[in-house]
Amino acid sequence: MTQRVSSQSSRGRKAEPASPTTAARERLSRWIAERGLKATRQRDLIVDTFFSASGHLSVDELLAKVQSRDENIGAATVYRTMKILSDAGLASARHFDDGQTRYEAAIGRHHHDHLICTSCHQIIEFENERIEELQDMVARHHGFQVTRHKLELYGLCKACQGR
Amino acid sequence: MTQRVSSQSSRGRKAEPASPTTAARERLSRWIAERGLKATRQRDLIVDTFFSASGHLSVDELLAKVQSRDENIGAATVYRTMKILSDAGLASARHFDDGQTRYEAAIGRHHHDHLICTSCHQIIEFENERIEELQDMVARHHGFQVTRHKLELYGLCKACQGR
DNA sequence: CACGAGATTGAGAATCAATCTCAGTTCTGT
DNA sequence: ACAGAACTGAGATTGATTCTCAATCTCGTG
Repeated sequence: MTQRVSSQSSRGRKAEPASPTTAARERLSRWIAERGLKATRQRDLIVDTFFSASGHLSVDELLAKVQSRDENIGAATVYRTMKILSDAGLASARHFDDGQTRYEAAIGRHHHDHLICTSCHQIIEFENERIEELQDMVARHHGFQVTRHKLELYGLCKACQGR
Repeated sequence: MTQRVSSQSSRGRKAEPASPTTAARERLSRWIAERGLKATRQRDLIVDTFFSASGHLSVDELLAKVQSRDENIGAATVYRTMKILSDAGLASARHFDDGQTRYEAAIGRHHHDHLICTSCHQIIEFENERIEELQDMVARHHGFQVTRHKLELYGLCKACQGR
């Protein structure tokens, strides 16, 4: 797949409130129905919690939030559910250098990269069309057919530089 | 087991053309001496094995090579030694998406990024000054002070595209 | 060259994140 | 309501890496 970002990502949408959470849930139930999976209470709770949170959540963090709503939900279920969300394209897994998988919502979002503060762990997202183009160029030059890439800049954010 | 490495080695050595291995070993012994660490037979063997190999070695792969020379060397020692090499700036750790830390020699090497074939696992290195500049620009724009970055392009190499 | 304080080592235990197993539970279409 | 398949939680398991600790080694000093 190429990355010819030529237009904005949002398609013509009707006048619906369509909160991201709602949209995601609809897409998820379709995805689930399509492959004979089943809708469950815990799945709904996890998905709901995930989409109403923001940022890049680790499974641990998400599990904590989820358990504050239903203490009986196990870690395995959160792992399983996030894997489904990821497969369905509704969340994307990120592996930063802290050894944990983090997920971020991916509904109608454009590709982007990250700036990560090694001190306060803040994560800033950015997009740079020019860099993407150069990457494609490099890949082509080596006869590579790139399917995905990862660009992470680690350092100190403005606030943490003063120390 | 005891080590009776009485004689042998480092006596009448010929005028070697400062192989990277040699250079690395010199730098390492300085680093080690500087902080009160000690030189050991296993460390030497591991370092030697690492630098005479090429590419991006996982600890497992390195351990195998090392043990084929001395079956008594344990994994922990390889992990510890590679950490030292890394701290000394003689090797750099890379975390690709296969869950293992891989090390590559870093003696007098310029920064570079990677193209990784998800099929045959070949790893190609590349440098692109323009991309680096753009990254700096992005970081500056966000007030970030970048200390290191990671750019990895995953996909199929030319050879793997056919199949 | 012998000493000895302190660094190192190997093996197995301990961590950590993530996955798997399995018996009991819950969905869903009919 | 029913059956069969999917799901769940808890605990076991895996895989990578680190830690612990007793035995061993290094290296500067006398």
